[in-house]
Amino acid sequence: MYQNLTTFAHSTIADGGNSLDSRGNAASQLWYACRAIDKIGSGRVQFAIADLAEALGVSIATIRRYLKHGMRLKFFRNARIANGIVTLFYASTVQVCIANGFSNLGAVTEVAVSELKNLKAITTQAEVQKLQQASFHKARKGQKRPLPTPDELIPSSVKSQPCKRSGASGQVVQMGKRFLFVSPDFIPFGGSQKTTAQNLGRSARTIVRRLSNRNRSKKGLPILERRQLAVVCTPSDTQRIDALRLSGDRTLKHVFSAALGAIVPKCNIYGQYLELRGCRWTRKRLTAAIKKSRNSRNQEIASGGLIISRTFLQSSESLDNRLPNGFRLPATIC
DNA sequence: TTGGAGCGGGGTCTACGAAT
DNA sequence: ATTCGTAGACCCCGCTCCAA
Repeated sequence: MYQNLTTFAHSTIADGGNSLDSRGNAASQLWYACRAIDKIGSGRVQFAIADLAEALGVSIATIRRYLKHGMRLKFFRNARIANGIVTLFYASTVQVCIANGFSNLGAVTEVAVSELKNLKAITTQAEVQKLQQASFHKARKGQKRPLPTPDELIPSSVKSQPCKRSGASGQVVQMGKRFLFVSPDFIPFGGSQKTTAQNLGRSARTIVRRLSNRNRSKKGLPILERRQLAVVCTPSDTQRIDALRLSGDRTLKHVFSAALGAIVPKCNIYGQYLELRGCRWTRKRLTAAIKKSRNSRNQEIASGGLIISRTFLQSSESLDNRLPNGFRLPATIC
């Protein structure tokens, strides 16, 4: 019933990083499902709990748990269940980010309700693509000649013959099983798994697992075409590197290839499969909300709230005994 | 609602690939 | 040894499901 409905998923919210525990990660699936069902974006959805459980491929009890955790993490403002029908008021993207301490949306891509069970794998892929795209644009900036695009370098249909666009900066020298050897004038770009891990608050190993084609196959996700960029050094650079190596210098980042000379390994280049969304308006609203939140916190500190809370923290006395009647500490300090 | 079994995700460690 | 992505092994923790 709901399987084909789609919504925009954000890598930071879908994953949660250090801000959300795994329960929050699971609850975000229900939140995204609600956003998909509520096509007009009213903030209120009504659905049969059994139908949504079927769409997400989980039990009814699990949906109830998602609701409970979602309420705790402020994904939802209000929920009513009567005769198996749920009426749910869900929070906006900006509210969810503010409540859970997300300062940005990360990569945004469209996801169907039936794919929400693979939310983390999909948004991780989107995050890598976003980094690669950003790196590509940075590398292209200021170049007189165009750079070969990721799709031209990693064509999914013709694996052994990457495009060598005439007039492009740098060219593909050789396509290996793992490496994509490129000429010295090629401007390397790409998103590393390490940076992806940092952005999502996960370990690099976790990101590797999520991008692993073996794991993706198990989940029924399409295979990711990829190659690791390897920039071939010029003959003079190769000679210099060889000389340094002979002198015992071990600081150089290079490997050697008999046929191609010295090689500097770079990031992976991935085929572009997901369509990334800008969501400029939401990003703008989030930035404004964060700014507003910071200003109000500064005002609270300036008005003495912080001094009182410090006094309280340094003392074993009850707060009730130390504060005037009816006085409440600001929520941001509590 | 609770307890138990099964499963999967995540972290850490380690080895491998590519070539010499 | 060199780089960095990949992947297996192991362990721990928590989620999910089912039965009571």
